[in-house]
Amino acid sequence: MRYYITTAIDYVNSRPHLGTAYEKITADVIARFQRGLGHEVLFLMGNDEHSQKVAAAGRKAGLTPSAWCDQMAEVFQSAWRALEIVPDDFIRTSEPRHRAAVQEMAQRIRDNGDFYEGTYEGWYCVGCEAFKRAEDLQDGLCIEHPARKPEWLKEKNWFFKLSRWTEALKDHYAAHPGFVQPETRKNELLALLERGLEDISVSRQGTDWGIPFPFDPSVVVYVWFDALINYVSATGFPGDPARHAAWWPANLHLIGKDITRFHGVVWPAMLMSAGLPLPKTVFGHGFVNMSGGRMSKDAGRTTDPVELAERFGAGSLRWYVCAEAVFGGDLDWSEERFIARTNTDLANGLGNLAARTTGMLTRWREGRVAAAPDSEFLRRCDAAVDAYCACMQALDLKGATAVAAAVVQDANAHVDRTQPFAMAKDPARAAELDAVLAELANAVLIACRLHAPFLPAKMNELHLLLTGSEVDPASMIRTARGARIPAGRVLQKMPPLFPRIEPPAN
RNA sequence: GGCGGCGUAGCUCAGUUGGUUAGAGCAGCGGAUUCAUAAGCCGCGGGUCAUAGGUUCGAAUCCUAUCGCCGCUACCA
Repeated sequence: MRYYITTAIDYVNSRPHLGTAYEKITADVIARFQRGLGHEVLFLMGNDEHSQKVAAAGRKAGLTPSAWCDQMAEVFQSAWRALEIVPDDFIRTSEPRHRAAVQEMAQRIRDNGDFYEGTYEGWYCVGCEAFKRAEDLQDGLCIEHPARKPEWLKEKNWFFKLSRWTEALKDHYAAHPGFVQPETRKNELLALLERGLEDISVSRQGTDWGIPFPFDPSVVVYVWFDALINYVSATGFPGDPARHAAWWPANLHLIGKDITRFHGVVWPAMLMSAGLPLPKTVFGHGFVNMSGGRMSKDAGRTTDPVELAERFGAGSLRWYVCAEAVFGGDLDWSEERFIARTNTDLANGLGNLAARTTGMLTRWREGRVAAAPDSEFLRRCDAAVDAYCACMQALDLKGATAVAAAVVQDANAHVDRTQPFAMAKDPARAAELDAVLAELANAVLIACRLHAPFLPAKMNELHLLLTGSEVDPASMIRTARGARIPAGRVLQKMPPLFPRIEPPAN
């Protein structure tokens, strides 16, 4: 089975902040989970490079657009590496493979009669890269970019007959209830479809930083028609039909809730017009808020995820953003909450469990792990794997972290229930002690597997200490149920996996 | 303005198609314990379920109105 997951591609006009990273982290978690089931996964990320804003940022830095983009591609990719985000492919819209796909799509849509020529005139905001309606301007200025005066443009434009696809889209939504998630985002788009769709302009003239239309090289493809197509470009469309057929349609487009319209309406209409099947699911995640507002450069509210990863570890940051809020809703960034979450779940929970378990083993058993008993307790741990998978399949990341944490909690409670330290004092209870310690060590192993998509490097380290081998990314989840440490393996007492973070005193 | 959603314990939120004494996590308080990163475990929540009405044998859960907050209302990743 194959699983193709994509994230939105990013404009390269500034460094990525935590809000940008949030989407990539969650996508990486989902991709690792799917790989862990044994599925063949294509996890795609990328940069959106064709934009006047990008070209302007390059000019400002004294670089050509393409040199600027090269530089920024490294900035982005090193940030993703620091966060343990590892896509299988990273596409840049200035690549030839993307140009080929865009031109092929454009030609197909043209051949299907869905493009027509017209003129568009109106106020154009370079900041937004969009025409603005007069009623949306305030004192003649764009609300979001008051520093830049909108320009009155009148230009020849190609239009896409989006309106023609209204009914087909409604039908698709009706036949595929999970097409757009979460529900609230779907309802917004259904309301839009109910009102009826208008045709949209899809070309811009007066710039050569972009992809020209194959049937009209005097204009370039407008941002959405350019950017969205990256999802099929990366599958090898149109040059490698076999590879394209293997990966398309995507299983999941993970995007921000603000761009569901383009992914839930414009994109599927484009695909239908070009004769390609539609993605299975479009999921609009929430924003990362901070001091009460959306994290954004414009508002001066940003947090550097790379810096956080350096201070606290990428794993803890990944765990926080997945565990702290329901996926699909907004997330609050709060250092206080982050520290509490990390200490509770990771330091005092999983880390301490690993330390106390290996501590008892080394103290009374020279580290030797006995054969795992067939016990009620371990059956509960195994059953948690199923509950966890159900959450992950439903994109309930918070639910999945809760299940993983519950295994740890159950194991910690098990120590108190069974009192191994009392057994250790009574030589007659040696077999009992062996069994309990084996139960605990194996609970740590199962918990390790369930935490692995969220904390790849840390769990790899733990897995190595526990079993002597690294996590197998291609089976870590599939074999989590029933995963056991070989009898007789000798463990060392583990150092703290997650040092407790001391909250700033005040 | 129109459409949609929300307002539940100090904080963040769960609450299935209306039905026993309204739940969880965090914080706080208390207890027993010691293997462990002074971590872990157990116990403790008298909250007008925004407000006012209504439907019903019975509503946080349905209907109406009011107040407050949020999202969408088209061509920005």
